[in-house]
This record gives sequence, C-alpha cells and structure tokens, in this order.
Amino acid sequence: MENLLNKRKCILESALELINEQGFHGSPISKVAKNAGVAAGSIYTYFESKEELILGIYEYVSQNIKAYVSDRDDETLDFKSRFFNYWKNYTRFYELNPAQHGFYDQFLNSPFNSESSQQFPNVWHEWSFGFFQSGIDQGAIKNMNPTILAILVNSNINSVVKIKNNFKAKLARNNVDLEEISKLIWEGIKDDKPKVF
Amino acid sequence: MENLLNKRKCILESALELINEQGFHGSPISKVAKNAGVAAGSIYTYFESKEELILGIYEYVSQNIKAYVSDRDDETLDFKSRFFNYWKNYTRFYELNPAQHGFYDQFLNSPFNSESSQQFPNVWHEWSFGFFQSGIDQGAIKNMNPTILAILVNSNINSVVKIKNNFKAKLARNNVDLEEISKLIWEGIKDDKPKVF
Amino acid sequence: MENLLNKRKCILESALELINEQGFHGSPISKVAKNAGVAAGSIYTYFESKEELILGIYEYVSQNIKAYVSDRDDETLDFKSRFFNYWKNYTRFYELNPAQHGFYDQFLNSPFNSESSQQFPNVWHEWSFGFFQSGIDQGAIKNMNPTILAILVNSNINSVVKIKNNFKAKLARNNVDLEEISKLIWEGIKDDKPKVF
Amino acid sequence: MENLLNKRKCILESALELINEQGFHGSPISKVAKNAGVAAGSIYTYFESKEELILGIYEYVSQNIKAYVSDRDDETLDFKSRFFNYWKNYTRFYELNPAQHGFYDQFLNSPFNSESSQQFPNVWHEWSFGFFQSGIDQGAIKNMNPTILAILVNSNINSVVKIKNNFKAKLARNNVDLEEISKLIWEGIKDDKPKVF
DNA sequence: GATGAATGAGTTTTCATTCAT
DNA sequence: CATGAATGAAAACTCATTCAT
Repeated sequence: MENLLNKRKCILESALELINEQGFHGSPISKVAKNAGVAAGSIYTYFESKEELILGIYEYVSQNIKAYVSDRDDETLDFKSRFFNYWKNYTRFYELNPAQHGFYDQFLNSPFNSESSQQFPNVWHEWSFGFFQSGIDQGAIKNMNPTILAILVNSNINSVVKIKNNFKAKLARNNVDLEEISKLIWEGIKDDKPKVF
Repeated sequence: MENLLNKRKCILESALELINEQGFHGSPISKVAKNAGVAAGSIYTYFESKEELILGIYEYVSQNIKAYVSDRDDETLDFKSRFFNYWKNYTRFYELNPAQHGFYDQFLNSPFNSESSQQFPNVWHEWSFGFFQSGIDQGAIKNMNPTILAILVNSNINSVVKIKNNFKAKLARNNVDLEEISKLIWEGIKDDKPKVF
Repeated sequence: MENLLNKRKCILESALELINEQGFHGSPISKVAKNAGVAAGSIYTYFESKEELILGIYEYVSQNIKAYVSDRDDETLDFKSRFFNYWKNYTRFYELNPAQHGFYDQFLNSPFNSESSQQFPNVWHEWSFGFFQSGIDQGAIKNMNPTILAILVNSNINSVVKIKNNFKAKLARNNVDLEEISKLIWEGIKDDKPKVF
Repeated sequence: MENLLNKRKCILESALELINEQGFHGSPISKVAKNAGVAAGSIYTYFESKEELILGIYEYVSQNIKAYVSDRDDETLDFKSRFFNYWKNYTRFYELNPAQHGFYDQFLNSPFNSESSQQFPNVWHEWSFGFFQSGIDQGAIKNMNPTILAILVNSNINSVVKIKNNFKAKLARNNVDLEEISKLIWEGIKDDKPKVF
C-alpha cells in the first residue's frame, strides 16, 4: 500500500521534473519512466494515458500549493496580515519548488488546461477564491469577484517569482522593488470606504 | 517578391491560427500547409525547420504588437497619459487579435522560449523597455529596472485581457474593476518623491 | 479437486464468452481474468499460455458438441432417422449455445487452427466421422470419404444457423426453406443403388 | 497516377498474402510494409489505419471475385447452365487465388466483418444476390430469399474448395464426389412446380 | 495456490523532413 | 520554385508473461 503510493508519487515527481526542464514535447513516456526508474509500461498501471498523467501532476501541484499556503494561514489575524502572509508563502512555495512552478506555468497556458481540467474542482483555486471571499465578507477588501481577485493576485505573484529567478544575481536592488508589488496590490484592493453603522 | 512575402506571411498566419486553437502538439506541418493552401514541402522554402517557423511567428507577433502600440504612442504627451495609452492600446491589440494573444501566451511559457529565442533582440521588448526607460528618465516613474517594470505591466495586461475573455458575459461590473487595475499599477510605479532643484 | 476443475471451467467459459463478443484481438488475458473473477496470473496455473487456453476452449467446445449430439443419437434407429436427428441436434446445440457457435466459427478460420491443433484428435470430429462411417457401412449412404461428408454436412448446418440468426425476425417463411436443406443434403448423400444379394 | 494505383495495389497484395499465411495477428504493419517494399509510414498514405487496410482488401477481393464470375456469366444461356458456370467459375477463382480465398474466409468470421463493413454495399454480394434473383424471376429456381440462396451456395463452394485443398493428394476419387455437390444443390433449389398457363 | 504489479518487446500511428518530378 | 509521396525514427500504448508477496 505504502509502496504503491510511493511509486505513483515517484512517477509524478519524475514527470514534473522532466516537463519543467524539457516541456511536454521533450518528455516522452519512455524518458519519464527511465527517470522514475520504472518500465515504460508501468506508468500505465497508475495513469490511463499521458494526458491523465499530466492532469495528475496538475492536481498534485495544486494540492501542494494549497497545503503549503493554507497551513500557514492564520485565520485569527486581521485580513491585511493574512494577505501579506498569503503573498509571502505562495512566493516562498514557488521559490522552494521551482519545478512545480515551471510545470504550473506551462500547464496553465497549454491546451491541456481549458479542455477537461477546468471542469474538475481544483483545491487550490477553491481555497484561494474562498480566501479572498472571506476578505470581502469581512469588509477588508473591495466587493469584487473573488475569482478575478485571485487570478490577478496569483498572476502577479507568478510574475514576481519569475523575475526574481531570471534576475537573481544581477540586481540586488530589485528585490526591494519587487517586495513593493504586494503593497501596491494591497493598496489597490483594500476597501477604503468608511463603514457606516 | 511581393508573392514571396505574401506566401511567407500566409504560412505565418495559418500556423498562428492553428497553434492558437490546437497548441504546438496539434499543429503538424501538414495541417499548417493545408490551412495555408500550400504544399508541406513549400514551408521549407521559407523556414528552415518547424522551430524556425515558430520563432518566426514569435518575431512576427512581436513586430505587430510593437507597431500597434508604438504607432499610437504620442511622445509629446506627459508620461502619465502615455502610460494609460500604452495600457489601452496593448489591451486593444490583444482583443482585436486573439490568435496572436493565444500564441504569445503559449510561446512565452514553452520550451521554445528561453532556449534560443531570448538571445535574439525582440523589437517589442526593446521598445517596451525603452518606453519605461523614458518614463524613468523624465522622472515620472520610480527608478526601477525598466525590464522588470515592463514584464510586470505586460503580464498584468495579459491577465486582464484573459479575465475579460473568460468572464465576458458574466459580470458587466468587472470591466469597471478591471479598468482600475491600470490606475492601481500607475499609483505603484509613479514617482512620488518631490523633485529637488 | 472440485474447485480446481470449477475454476478451470470458469476461465474457459469466461474466455469463450469474451472471444465470441470481441474476437481474439479484443480478449486479452487481463479481460478474461476480470470476467472470470480471478487474477491474471492465476490463468497460468491452468493454462501454459494464451494459445493453450484457446486450444483448450476448442477442445471444450468440441466435447460439448460431441456430448450433446451423441447423447441424443439412437443407434437402434435406421440411419435416415439418425441423420435427421444429427442435423436437428447439432442445430439446436448452436442455437442454445451461441457463444460456442461464435467461438468455433472464428477458431476454424483462424491461424490457431491448422497449426498445431489439427495434430491432436478431436472428439467431435472423430465421433462425426464415425457417425457417417457407420452410415456407409450400413449401406445407407454413398461410399464417400466420411471426413468429407462430415465437413460438408457440418458446414451446411453452420451456415443454416448463421442465416437463422441473421434473418430471425425478417422472414418467417425462410425457416421452412431452411428446414428443407437437410432433406436436400440427405437426397444427395443417400445410397440409391439397389442392393444386390 | 499509374504509380499511385500500383503502389496501393502492391500494398493490398502484400497484406493479402501475409494475412493468408499468418492471420491478422501475425501481420503487423511493419511486416506488410517490408513485404510490399515500402516504408511503414507509407501505408498510411494509402490507408487511414490498419482496419481501413483490411476493409480495403475485403473490397478488393470482392471486386475480383465479382469481376471473374460476372465476366464469365452468359446471360443468354438457360439458368441451369448459368448456375453450373457460376459454381465452376467461383470454384476456379478460389483455386487460382488461394490467398484471396484464405483472406476472405478469415475476414468473414472475424470481428472486422459485421461491424462496419456490412453497412457498405459489396459488389460481389450484390451481384450474387441479383444472379439468384434472376433465376427466381425466370421461374428456374424456387421462390426463396435470394440472399439466403446466395449464402448457402457460396458457403458450399467455399467448403468444397477447402476440402479439395486439404485432401488434394489423398483421394483422387473425392473430386468426383465433390463435383456432385453442385448437382445436389441444384436439385434442391430448382423449381419443380409445373408451370400453369 | 492466488494475486496483481512489473516488465519490455512489440504494435499502431504520427510527423518533420527530403527529394524526384 | 512548388509539389506531395516517401521516409523512418520516435511516440503512445498494449499485453502475454513472470514473480515477489
């Protein structure tokens, strides 16, 4: 039982790594198998097809992001603090797991996404939407569509991490500026309206 | 001469359309050729390989964006106005040319990008960097790395257009909120420091 | 002992059913196993290989046909009556056991037949040959090769049942005609020559 | 133009030969290609899939049988003579083209048949049905369903040729008996009823 | 004996690229 | 230059068979 779960995870990780480095094109089942240390046919014990494998990785990454960020969310704090924690932790997850970041980015803009995958609920998306909904409910942020809010915030986090990676050594000064992005976004979404009693 | 250019462009447009709809996977040379109304072999008169074709499309799209946005830039205006024009026109280009938007998005996150393509200068990137550099030079925006500025602004524009497309009919109110994003970003990057003489 | 025989028979029946419906191609060991409610590996306890399994089904079906027809043969009757009983009972067996009919038909024209299987004695063929031999010995039918006689009679029975199945509802009149076939064949093979004492 | 037709035919003949000898299982595309002297991929220029190839062979064989038998049919003769010509020529075709005979037999009892192929009109079946219909129309044979008649006659011809092939050397006497089969069938199907004026 | 995950050779099919016409 | 048939390497996937548990 343990072994089976491990082997499935082993294949997921192996494919994740390969796709991050080589793209979907450059990651045939044969390479994924070799990388995972199993026979090519064995992949089909755990995944019905290559597409199912890729959707499986998407689900796996989504769960990991959700676990990382939600575990570190403290609902007892005020929403502003929770927002900056969200930003910091999501950023950190990507920095600690560059392969998952790379995969996620490719996936979201690939034809694998938007076909079938969007029909299934995504734990991370749902958690993220709920997070922003609670901000709205508490009157901490403007009454916007939480889905839109989540997409905008998440795509900015994504961009920031990409920039950090590409410019890592070049400009120490940048990080300072990049940290500012979160504050900027916060200023944009926070609810300024005076509460009426 | 005219015909050759036309045929090359015809192949580019045909491939562009197909890749937007079907992705890189679903766009074999044979389909591109059929869609363009030429023989498969003829594509190799204009492009050395499929990879060259894809890089060619990237260059083509980059030129189109650059032409659209730079043609509508009025350097005599103050930078704030130019910034909002930039935002409006880049957004409009994507809305008018969804296939080019779709291709660009896929390309940027694919292994085609970041390998060889980033070595070559990209007219749009260069123009965009220069645009923000001039804002810095004029003291209108903060003294940040203009490359980073451009990436952040452009990825937000990209997100906003995607959201508009996906939520088109659903929420009339959203567009209002989405228009706010540009103001928000502007607030974040404009230079507030008092000028000292 | 009982269980072993039951399990072997269960696999045979399961494979029989599947091959009738899906053909040899569409009947991998894994499906046969699932259909029989055993593990794939267990099939190799009872059969050395897939080919042995198929030859085993052939033997099984042959025994069933032989048992059905021979049990209902009454050697005390005159040969003409026995012939029409043979025809009726073989026909009825196929009608009662369509999967066995379907398998048999496929098998006889497949490469599984004619390779190795024809070397082994087949109880049904032998009984059928003996049946016609006894007709010859009694002077009831012409002095032909009984093997040929058996093949001709059996292939006509096969055709008649197939036609019945395919045209079942369409033409009530046909059955009458089809019953005539047996009389026709009998007229052709009965020995008309006057017996000389 | 000529070459293309030739190559298609060459692939058909090559596959026909192989399937006759090795069955559908033992005839992978790679072998068919090697046998035909073309690359494996080239098969897919002429046939969409292996199934299409097999259906193509079926159509090819059907056309050949129809051409051979119909070319030798003389409609000016009385129907009895035409019937014996039909029998003789169909028999001869199978004897001259054993690979086509072998393929046809396998095909008819395979899952390839009865799925899709039966929906398409088959030139040979149609000609054969029409042949027996004309015998009925002329009052030469009983008023039966011509489809059933054709199936019965054709399956007897098939059996006879198979027997001839298998017992070729063994019994010279048999052929005499086998020739009798056609007479026997004729006796069974001819219309004995006195014509009433 | 029973199990079913693991294997890997073998199968069908695709597709970028070439080249004779 | 244009064509599109031909190529064959490589891809996804299947499945009979084995073997550790």
